[in-house]
This record gives sequence, C-alpha cells and structure tokens, in this order.
Amino acid sequence: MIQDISSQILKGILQGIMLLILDQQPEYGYGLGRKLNDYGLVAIPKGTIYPLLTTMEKRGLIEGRIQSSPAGPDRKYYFITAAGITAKNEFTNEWRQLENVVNKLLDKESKK
Amino acid sequence: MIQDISSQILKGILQGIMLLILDQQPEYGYGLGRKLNDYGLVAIPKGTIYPLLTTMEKRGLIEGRIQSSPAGPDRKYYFITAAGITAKNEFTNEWRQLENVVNKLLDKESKK
DNA sequence: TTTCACTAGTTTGCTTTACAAACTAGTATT
DNA sequence: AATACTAGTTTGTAAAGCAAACTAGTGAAA
Repeated sequence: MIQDISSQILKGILQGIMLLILDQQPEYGYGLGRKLNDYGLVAIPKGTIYPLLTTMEKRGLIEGRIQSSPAGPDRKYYFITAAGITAKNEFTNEWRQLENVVNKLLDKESKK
Repeated sequence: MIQDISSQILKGILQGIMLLILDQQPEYGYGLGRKLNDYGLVAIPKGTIYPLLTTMEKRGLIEGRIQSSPAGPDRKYYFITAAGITAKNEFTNEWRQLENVVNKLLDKESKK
C-alpha cells in the first residue's frame, strides 16, 4: 500500500525529482503528475506541479513547447536544458549527502 | 570535502532530523547546530534552528528546559515527547518512501 | 444534443519554511 | 577594557506547496 508523503518532506526536492524525470524524456505537466504517481508519490496537486514548472522554466532549467495532443487539449512538453542538467547533477550530489546524514541517524536509532 | 546542502532540499526534513537527534538524547539549540554540522550538514543557521525548535515545542513534539551551563550563558535543553516520538516514526516512514522514489530515478539515470 | 468525464493548463491567495540580520547577554581570554 | 565564544530571541522577507476557482478541448453516454 502506498502511503502519502506529506508536503513538508517534499519541499525543494520536487524540483530535483522533476529534473531527473525530464532528463529521461520530455514530459508535459499532466503526464508528469501521473508519472510521479506511478513512482509512489501519491497525487502531487496541480497547484504544485504547474507553478513549479513555470518557475523552473524562468530559471532556465527547462523549456516548454506546446504540442497538440492526439486527443484532448494541447500539451506543453518540457525539455531539460544544459543548465537543467547541471542543476540535476547538483541535486544528485546534495541528495546523496542528505541520504547519508539521515541514514546515519536511522542506523543509530536502530541500534538503541 | 563536505559540500553544503542548499536550504531548499532541507525544507521540512530538518524537523525529522532534529527529532531523530533528540530521540538519542536531549540537546540545546547551539549544541544541535554543532551536532548537525558533525553529521555533514554545514552550518545550519541559527535563524533556522531556534525558530524551528520553538515551533516544534508549540506542536508538542519537544519540551524545553533551561539549565545552567558550566561555562557560558544558560542553555535550553529540548526533550522529545511521546507525540514527538510518533512524529519521528512518521518521518522515518515518509523518508523511506521518498528515498525509494529518488533512488529508483537515480538508478534509471545510471543505466542511460 | 447536451451533459458528463477526462484531459490540460493558468492564476490567485494563503500558510509554512528557511534564514539573514539585529539584538541581548553570560563567560573567558588577552 | 576589548575581543571571542557561547546562547538565545525577534523581526522581516522570500520562496514553496497547494487548495480553489477558472478556462477550454475531446469523447462517450444519456
């Protein structure tokens, strides 16, 4: 069963996760929401996803291009930029450090 | 060499980390800053640490008791409460899920 | 044919988080 | 007396997450 992950714990990490996904292949907002869901992040609200994509585009990390859908409204596909790849790599490093810190603490706890 | 972890990536996670530390033993704000540093989290500013401790106390997760220092100003030691332990366990679960999602993506990336 | 469901995106306003900066104050060393 | 280190509070700002309200296209059922 997939429990939900509180918004708090996601703060700031969502951008990194999105960069990792977009580095695999371009995606549009709605599809990204579904993909996030598939990865185990239950129902990231669109009030979070869309504004974040807009902000990331302003930062030059991704680029949106509107493409028509085979069925339904147009989609805005986002492509990762060179700056986005740099940011993705920075995120990866920071993530590994954070993971290390938390896991050291969890280890300590399990040995109590 | 320890790189620093950007504030963004820490958002919301710091509370969980602090609960894990305080579950080991009571600490005061200043000492917590040093401990965080020792764990590899470079220089978490006191403008972050102290207000967060206050908020956590308001939430009933920890309790502060002033104790005199052998040398220097008084210290406010924080003790984890029963509610704090519950919150710590919730954080642990959420952390493991998040870790799983990010690592799945990092795996995918390494296989590109 | 109009109503519903699903898809797709934008914008507004609110709450919380992180934090720099300014402040107070005790102890210790030079 | 001045400086450095320790210890904590308070204020104001920016950014993040998100609910909610809105627009709008497609397709199927009624």
